[in-house]
Amino acid sequence: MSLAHALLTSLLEQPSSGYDLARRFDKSIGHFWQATHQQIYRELGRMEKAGWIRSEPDPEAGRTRKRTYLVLPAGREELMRWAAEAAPLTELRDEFLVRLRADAVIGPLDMVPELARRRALHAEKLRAYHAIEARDFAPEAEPTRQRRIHHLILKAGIQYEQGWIVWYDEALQVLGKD
Amino acid sequence: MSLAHALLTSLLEQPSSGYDLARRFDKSIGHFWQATHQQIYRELGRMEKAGWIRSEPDPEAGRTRKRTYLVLPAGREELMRWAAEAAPLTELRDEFLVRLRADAVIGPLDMVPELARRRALHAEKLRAYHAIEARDFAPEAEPTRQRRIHHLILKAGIQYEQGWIVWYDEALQVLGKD
DNA sequence: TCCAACTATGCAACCAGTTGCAAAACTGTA
DNA sequence: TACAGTTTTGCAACTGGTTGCATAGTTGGA
Repeated sequence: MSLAHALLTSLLEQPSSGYDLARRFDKSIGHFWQATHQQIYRELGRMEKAGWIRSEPDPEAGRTRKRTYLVLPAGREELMRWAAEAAPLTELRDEFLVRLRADAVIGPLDMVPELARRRALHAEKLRAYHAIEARDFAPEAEPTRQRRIHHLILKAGIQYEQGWIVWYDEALQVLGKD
Repeated sequence: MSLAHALLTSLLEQPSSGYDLARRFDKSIGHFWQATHQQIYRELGRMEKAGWIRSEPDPEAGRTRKRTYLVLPAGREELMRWAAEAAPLTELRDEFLVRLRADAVIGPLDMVPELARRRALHAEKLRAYHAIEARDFAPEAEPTRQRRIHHLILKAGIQYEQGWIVWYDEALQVLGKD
């Protein structure tokens, strides 16, 4: 049940409404744990029922239905318990590699344009990560522990995208010969 | 619906029973597209109903229920159609990074032993991939197109594991200071 | 001969993630 | 004022992956 814990983390960083949470999520934790707004609303409902969070009408909401969610002590404890658990390794799970293996047995199907497209998408993501890095993690005298960890997490994304770019370059070489 | 196509690929490489398929899967396509035996049996049933594969009692089965599955022309065509489609990028989705971010907001929880454990598991996987590489892709004069692609796919796994090892080394440095 | 382990298949229930749709209020503009 | 677009929330149905369990035959050893 990772999504609940991802939401607890995000709400501890900053209490907010489901909608704001969903948008903030896309730009932070969403880089390595994606969720749709549907999932988020459903999960917030469950978490409130479980007593991990509570909600109140947003003070600036006027007559809208907007509600702000806050983490309760029980939620905080649950998050600590969970964070200290051992987690299974995240295995590589890539549908495109299945397609490539299909091509190996029934091909050639000319995967080159698709390889190039995918390489470009990875390069685009990498560029976006580098932009975040330049903006949020400029070299400075004394970064906090939290900032050091956030930077580290971002670097996982950078490493991941760079790895794919290297690999796609090799793939283009191998499959470009057909 | 990737699993069906992964199974079609595997059955084209070699017709076999659900059980054998499941075991072979673990050692080939399973490296980048995991599936339990339950999923595989269910999917084989669907594919047979869809006319993509057919089955016959295994000739060497004796009185067991063992059945061999074979890809039909419709299955082959479906696989070609699917393999040529554009696939969405596989995004990084790593529960441990969520835990790390949780640690950043409520910690420190001493993630060092878990970091070390995970690094070791990645190193173990990398070692296994290198063993496969040495066994199946020894440098030779004229590798077939299929072998070149299989090697390329394996290299994606190698790249992936190496990337994580580099990252965990850095993570141990950053979190080791606490 | 009996039992444990392995081969081989499958049902049922559940959980998480996805998709399509829509309600209800607000905001800006033609 | 009417309409399009955005904010905010949510229902319902579906798909795919997970877990626990069951069945039935085979094999090898105590």
